Amino acid sequence: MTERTGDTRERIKDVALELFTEQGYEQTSLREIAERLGVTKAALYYHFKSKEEIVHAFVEDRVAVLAELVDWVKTQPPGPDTRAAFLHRYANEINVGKQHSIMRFFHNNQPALKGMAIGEQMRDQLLELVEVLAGPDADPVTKLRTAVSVFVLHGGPLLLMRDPALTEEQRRSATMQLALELATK
Amino acid sequence: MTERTGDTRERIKDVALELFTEQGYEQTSLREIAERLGVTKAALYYHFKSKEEIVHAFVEDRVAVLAELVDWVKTQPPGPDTRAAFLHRYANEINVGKQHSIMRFFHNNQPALKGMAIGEQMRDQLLELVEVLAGPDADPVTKLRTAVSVFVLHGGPLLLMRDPALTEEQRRSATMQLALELATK
DNA sequence: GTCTATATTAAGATAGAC
DNA sequence: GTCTATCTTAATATAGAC
Repeated sequence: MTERTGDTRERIKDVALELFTEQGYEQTSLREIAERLGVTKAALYYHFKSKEEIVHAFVEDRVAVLAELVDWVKTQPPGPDTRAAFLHRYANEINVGKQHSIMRFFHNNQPALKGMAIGEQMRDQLLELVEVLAGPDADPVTKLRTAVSVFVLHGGPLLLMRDPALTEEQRRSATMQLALELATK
Repeated sequence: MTERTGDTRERIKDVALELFTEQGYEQTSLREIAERLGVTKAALYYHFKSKEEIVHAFVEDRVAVLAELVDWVKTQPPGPDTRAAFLHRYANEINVGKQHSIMRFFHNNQPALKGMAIGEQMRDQLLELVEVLAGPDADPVTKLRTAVSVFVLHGGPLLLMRDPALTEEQRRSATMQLALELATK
């Protein structure tokens, strides 16, 4: 058993996710990914039949996690308490492993994802999540507040980058505070 | 004097902006822009020395408008009233001409803009706008609220697309209500 | 499972005629 | 100011040896 961090397929996914997120999908060539891994492009094509399929592979991971979250919310009564509980769950979940990177990849790179079925799937899922969180009969402003409460968790810390004095923890905390405010108003 | 909607240069900018916004910068070729205009690629190169320069041309227009807005805010005392007044100004401004399209182009296409100086310029400008709106000594949550209050004006109506029953006017109104709520809390 | 070599395609960009 | 024709480059993707 060769001791490894993960099999090659997973390592390709990880490097691709990192580069696609930092530089953009179109701005990243398979050559660059291969070089980073110390293999050739042809090796990538053994594991994935196209560039798009690499995206499919890691977005799929996120879709699975989101599906569980949606199912959980459906077991709860709609309202501010459920939304608050959800945000705590979500904030924990997102800071684990690559889930946050996948979300960052997703909301950059919308144009690239437009042509991919997996992109549509994830967008629909996110809209459904907001719908079930707000409750189907909620007024438009409540639906908006709910949507923003979730999405601010992804971009919030980045928006505070102008203040170099703030620690990462302070950024996260401020973001969570605003999210809860929006979800429970 | 040939009667025209605008000179060729402006027509190129308009078509490029539309396609770059709907499909993405990388997903749109100069061939496609040229075909839409009924000219050849070479004609485009008479008016712009590169694809990137077309982007520069229309983002420049937005940068000029934003610069005026920043200057105006600087003449006002920082605080909730100024932020509310600003949002009304901003909402009017954005629904005029191509300003809204340029903002949509900007926040899709971040990866493409990363390599362009004009992209950096506009991002810095937006961060400065938020800084001066919130006041430099504002706490992190207020800064976040302020940032979100502005950016929600761009994406808000789109987030409500799940409700086909809503009119465009209702979407805009709900968005404005949330923006004001965030800015004056 | 990874390599070398290559096919294929389409993009951005230029030269020079009209 | 726009055309035809072409150059150059680099990308995705494949074939077949090892």
